Amino acid sequence: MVKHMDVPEETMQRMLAYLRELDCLWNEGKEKFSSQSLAKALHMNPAQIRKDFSYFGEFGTRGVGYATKQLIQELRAILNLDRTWRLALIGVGNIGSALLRNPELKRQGFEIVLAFDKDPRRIGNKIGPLTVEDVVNVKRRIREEKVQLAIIATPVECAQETADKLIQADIKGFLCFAPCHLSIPDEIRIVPIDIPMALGKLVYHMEV
Amino acid sequence: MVKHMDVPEETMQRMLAYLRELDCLWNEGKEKFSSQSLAKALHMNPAQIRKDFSYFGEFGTRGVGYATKQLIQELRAILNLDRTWRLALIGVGNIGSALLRNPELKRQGFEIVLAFDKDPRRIGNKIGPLTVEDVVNVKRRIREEKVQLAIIATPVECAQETADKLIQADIKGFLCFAPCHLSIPDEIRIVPIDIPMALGKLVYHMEV
DNA sequence: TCTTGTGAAACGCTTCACAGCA
DNA sequence: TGCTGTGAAGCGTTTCACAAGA
Repeated sequence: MVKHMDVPEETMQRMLAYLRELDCLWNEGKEKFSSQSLAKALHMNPAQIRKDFSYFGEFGTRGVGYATKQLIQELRAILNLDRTWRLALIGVGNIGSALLRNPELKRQGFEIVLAFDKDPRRIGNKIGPLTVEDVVNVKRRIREEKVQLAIIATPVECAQETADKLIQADIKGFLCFAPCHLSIPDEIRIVPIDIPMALGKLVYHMEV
Repeated sequence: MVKHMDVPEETMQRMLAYLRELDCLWNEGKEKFSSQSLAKALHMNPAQIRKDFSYFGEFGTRGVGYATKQLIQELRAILNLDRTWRLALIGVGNIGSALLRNPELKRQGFEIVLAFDKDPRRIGNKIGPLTVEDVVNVKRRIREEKVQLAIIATPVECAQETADKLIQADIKGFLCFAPCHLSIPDEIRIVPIDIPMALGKLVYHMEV
């Protein structure tokens, strides 16, 4: 199976959207689908879907379509979503604790196994099965628990230093909720979730 | 000033990133910058920045660069961020209440003025200055309060019906935290924030 | 000399259109 | 006949390279 090289980033993101939609179709009992039916549901061009799939292999049957269950498995494998990922969370404020309480993440294969904060009033608190630990121990604990991914949910002021600490702990990628640019080496992957920026995208298109 | 027509979506998103970075530069006391210095800070090509700006006008001085404060004002006006936007929040669970408690939003010009839920145990609760209202009154209250934008923070199961209700209430755009595709008319704008999908983007690039 | 603003070239993604199969 | 898989065309974005101006 082809992977990564020469696959546009846009294709990969759509693959995630296809998988999400296919999970729905499967739950609704739809055992097969065509590029046309999926395209209609997602408001897009069927050729786009076929082209996206074609980067990774041939999954359909000409004249018939695709088998939903089989495609779900293929997509999970392609996207590395056929296993459980262990995450560290840094910053147990509003957003951080919302993530800890969110059962959807575990259902999708993402388990937060470590939670850190720098505020002494939060250290030691239990949230679900986890105890909030002191952020000074990040490096040691992440290595002990063999965690590869992290979520930065600290205030902007601490985001860069947190990222630096995580990189020292050999974290290979993180999700960042702090609305600021972080300087990190090229080989580290960062996916930002910037809520004010998302609201900015929304209002740009509003007539005033 | 040119606006919207012929401006690539990518350009608009980068404009938001420029503004975010310029706010930082201004706070650090940097009164001017060049496309080169900004490009270096953001890890990008300076020609890209100049081209992006050029869609909206000429903001710099040849041989000199740009004035930080002036550019911040220009960008705010271009992006419709030179005013306060009033929002309704639907779903006061983990994520919803984290948003209500997040002071960053108001600082950036986004004020949540209405909060709704369908769970009787949450209706009537006070969070900060707001009281959680019954979602059955969404339409009336949104019109009374003249709110144009909404945040959907409900579970996936209620997301589509919530969107339908909001559209009936003449909401023109929304941010959606529910990780699912929503069917909405073309003229309504939706910006999704899908946390499991963001984690998916992250792990695709991990070697296993 | 330095940096902006911008046509034009280069590049990459999307869409088309049709051959290949069931 | 119906739908997939795909080379090639079409199209939009990025980057280059340089004229213009401080």
